[in-house]
Amino acid sequence: MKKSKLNRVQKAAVEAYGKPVLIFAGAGSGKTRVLTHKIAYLVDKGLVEPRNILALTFTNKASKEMKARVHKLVKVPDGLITMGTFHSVCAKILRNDIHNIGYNSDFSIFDIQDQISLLKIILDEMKIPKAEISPQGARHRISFLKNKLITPSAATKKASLVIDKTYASIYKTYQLELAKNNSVDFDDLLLLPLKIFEENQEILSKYQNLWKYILVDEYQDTNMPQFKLVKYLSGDHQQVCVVGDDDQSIYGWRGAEVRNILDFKKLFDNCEVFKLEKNYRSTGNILDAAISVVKNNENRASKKLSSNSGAGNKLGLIETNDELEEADAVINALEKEIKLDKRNFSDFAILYRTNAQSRALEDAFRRSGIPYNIVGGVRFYDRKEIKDLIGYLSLIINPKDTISLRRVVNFPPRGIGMKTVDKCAIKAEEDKIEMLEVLSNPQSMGIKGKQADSIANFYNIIKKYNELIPKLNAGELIRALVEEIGLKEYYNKNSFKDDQDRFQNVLELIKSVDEFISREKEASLNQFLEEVSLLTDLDQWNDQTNRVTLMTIHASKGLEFPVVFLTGLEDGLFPLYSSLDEKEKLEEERRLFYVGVTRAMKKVYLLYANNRRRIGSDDLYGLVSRFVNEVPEEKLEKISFTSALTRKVVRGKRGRHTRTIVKRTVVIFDDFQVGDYVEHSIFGTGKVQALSGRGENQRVGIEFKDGLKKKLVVKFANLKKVDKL
DNA sequence: GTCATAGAGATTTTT
DNA sequence: TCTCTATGAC
Repeated sequence: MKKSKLNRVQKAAVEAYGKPVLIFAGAGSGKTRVLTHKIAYLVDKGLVEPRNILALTFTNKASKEMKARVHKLVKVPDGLITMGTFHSVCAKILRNDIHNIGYNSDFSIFDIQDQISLLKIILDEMKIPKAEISPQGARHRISFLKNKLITPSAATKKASLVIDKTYASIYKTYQLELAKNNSVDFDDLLLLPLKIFEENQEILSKYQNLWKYILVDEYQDTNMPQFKLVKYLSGDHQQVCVVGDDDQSIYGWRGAEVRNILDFKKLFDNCEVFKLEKNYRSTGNILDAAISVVKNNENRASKKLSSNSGAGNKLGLIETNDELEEADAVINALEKEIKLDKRNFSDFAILYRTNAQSRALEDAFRRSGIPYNIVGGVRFYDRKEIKDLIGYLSLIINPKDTISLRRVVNFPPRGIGMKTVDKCAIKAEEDKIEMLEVLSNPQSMGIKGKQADSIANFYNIIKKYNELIPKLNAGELIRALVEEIGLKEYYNKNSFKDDQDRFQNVLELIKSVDEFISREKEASLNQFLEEVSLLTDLDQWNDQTNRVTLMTIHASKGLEFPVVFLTGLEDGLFPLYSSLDEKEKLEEERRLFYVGVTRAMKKVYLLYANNRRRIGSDDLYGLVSRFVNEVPEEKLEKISFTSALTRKVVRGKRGRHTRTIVKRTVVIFDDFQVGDYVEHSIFGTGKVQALSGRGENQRVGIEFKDGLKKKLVVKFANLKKVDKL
């Protein structure tokens, strides 16, 4: 292992052993390098056996990265060191030991959609009107209580207001129903292991003896259950090393407690603290700008982070009229960067506060023909067609999962409607049997004829595949199932393009099962479902392909790019409107800004729009973000931008509402001919291969000099005719 | 009782 | 733009 790569403090932090270690690691200060080197050091020096090391991260992507980097440093068989997210490691603990608390190891993991479906049923049964408590509101409250480690009975005791009592009883019922469904939600993944440890010292000792050294990345984002897990697992050996940066704590809304890192010294005796204050990522101007904003926060540990490279470029500041122009300005600046600095598409990240902002940007990228990846938004596994098929798989594995049962019992439509399902639920309640078992005997509910047949048929399918689990592999099973329930016919019934796309997604899911089987040695269907439920879009993001990346600032944490665009910098959007009047929320937004800026290595562009349309209402912002004003003026360079858009302001009847109609002026374009040579600002020169449409709508197919083929709309492509290639 | 269709409503960030 | 919900037809 090459220790020369480490600076003095990094080296000391890596070699600190024998007591709890806290590493404050500023943005870009080599946090991951220290963690991976520390693991390698422990193994190399023989201080800890690889199988006794546990390294926890927050995202699968971070853990994947850690695995790759550790394996570069030391030769250790794959999987010997436990490296994973809190949630996935906890899921593994539960698969082994959940039988101790009344579940069985085939439990389902409920995502937010499933939670809300369950809560809808509960609220219905408790006769609580939606206007009073919404399923979303109840979910939110329950998750909040769980993050604070408040049990249903504690919540009941604490409640003094009527509404709190209602929430407490919903919470109680919800938790009972989860158990009946042999299911856990995301919060339970962390809470149930704690429960097991508290009730069973032997099991706790088993894990304490297994994991003799524990490392935690992004410690500033741990919540109370996660802190407690670390505390329990490090038990008497106290061999624990946490790394984090309080300035990058951006998950307070999910229950993260910055206190965990700020108070680490108090909570772990005899702890040694290191501060990594040399930034190896960003230029001086970028780092200074980021720090001058975040230092306005009152609640932060003092530090003095400095850049290891020169001052570099100033931050570009671009004012635009609206979100369409903002998107154009991004493309414009990006094209210039590519031309002048010979950058690749993958050198750029376009960041924004909310997923909804991606639309305008995406349109602009599509028009310009620049390849891009959007990370986040609607997850692949959250799509209806995917959830439906996964619902079948969950039910087949865990027949107690009534949420999945309700989801798929009439999909594709087979004549089993809401009323019948309700009847089943009541019958199951009365006879104290599982809902699926009720379906085996429809006559017992007074259902006969065609309906009874179709219920029996559904029951037989689930039963059949449940018995097939040990006989077929996951890929064979899902294929047979798709065939059996006639998904292809269902989606092909209509010739709507939507339905065709949906079936394509189903095929995509089957492909990912195949891929999973070839990747994992012991690939059970159950494990596939577990992986799927813990996967996020970020984990699918592939930084190998040469594309511009579009994502939220939250999703960008831990990544770095040569050039970063921060868009939508308007007061009310970033910082978000709802955080303006609460100091703590505003400080979190400020940290988010800090995270966004420090993703950049060489160049940052800050963009804001004077008008921005929000869906549904025509809310207009207009004031530049206060965070931009907190950047010293000498670090900023104003870049003017003129777009190809024209506007017409339309006044409403009473002159109160104004709407702006935006049209794109047609930039000069020629009618092209097949065989013409053209030049594109990014792709270079090429030859026109095909044409379609006329005038304004003309599209051209071009083969560029490097063999790249592209279809472009002439109007937007900004093509120039040239004489030769 | 079930199914298809049109119109309403919704968006902060995510393991 | 997409998904949920209310409504009426079968």
